[in-house]
Amino acid sequence: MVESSKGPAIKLSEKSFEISDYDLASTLTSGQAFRWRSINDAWVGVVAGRWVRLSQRENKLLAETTGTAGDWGWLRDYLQLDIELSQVIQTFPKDAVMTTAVKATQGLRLLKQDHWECLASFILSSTKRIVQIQQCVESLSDHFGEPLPVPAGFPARSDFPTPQRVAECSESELRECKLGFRAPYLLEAARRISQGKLQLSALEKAPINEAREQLMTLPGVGPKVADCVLLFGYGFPTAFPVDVWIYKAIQQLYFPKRRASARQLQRFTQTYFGPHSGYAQQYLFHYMRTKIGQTEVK
DNA sequence: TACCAGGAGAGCG
DNA sequence: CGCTCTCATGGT
Repeated sequence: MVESSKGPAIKLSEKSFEISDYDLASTLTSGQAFRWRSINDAWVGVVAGRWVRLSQRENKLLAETTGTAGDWGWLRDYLQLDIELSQVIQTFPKDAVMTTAVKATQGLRLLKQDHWECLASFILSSTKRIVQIQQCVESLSDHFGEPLPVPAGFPARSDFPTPQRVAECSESELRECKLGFRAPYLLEAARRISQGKLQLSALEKAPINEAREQLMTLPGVGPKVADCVLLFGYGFPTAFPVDVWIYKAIQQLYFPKRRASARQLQRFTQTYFGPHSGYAQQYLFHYMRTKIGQTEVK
């Protein structure tokens, strides 16, 4: 881990945000974003091409970044500070499972991440643990991303590489970042996007089904990865990624007797959890992974 | 050491 | 379609 070079003093901007019903730590470690590290009771990451440090003191969020921060809209948007969480949770089904999951991690939020970084992160997420995904994302940034200004005393960080930069890589270069069999997927996805064959920004206003269909034309993007990107990158409220944890959760908690087919299960998730089912999914996932996942389930 | 991970794609009947 | 197999890597 290389420490940042001690050049001229780097200017820092800081701001305090009033927040409520926001669990920053759980949100940043809940497997939706992969660039956050815990350093001395704060969270250090990269947002919108900036080094950022966040710390929470009850209802205050202290944010620091390098350079001039502008109106901080980029951070407000990323952290989704304007979401009224209570209004979201109000729409969840009032069953025992959801009630328990919500109570277990009050303040868990969804982030709104950069489209490409989110897509790339989840392309290389398949059959990897969250720690390993973090390592891959960091490695890609270190090797091919733009080095960022970082305050003295903190580890060097780089921006996540653009599609253009990744498209210039060879497959073996990407494999050096421990991508394994996902390397050709990421490479081809980067090529198609940098060639303009798929415009990620254009999906912002598309209907969710069309956006999903478009994403799934990319190699390495199946239903699960597509919905992660739709949820964590685009903020589609009903995107509902079904991974092994969610599959086990739904199967055991909602279909304990009979085995639900994939088709049945999909129809269930698209109707039962309401207009913010993506949020409900995140609570279920986090609950399974942190609580039940330790012991009861396998 | 053996096992498995926030899956997807290809091959099979 | 629905099922099974493979893909690369490293942490527990």
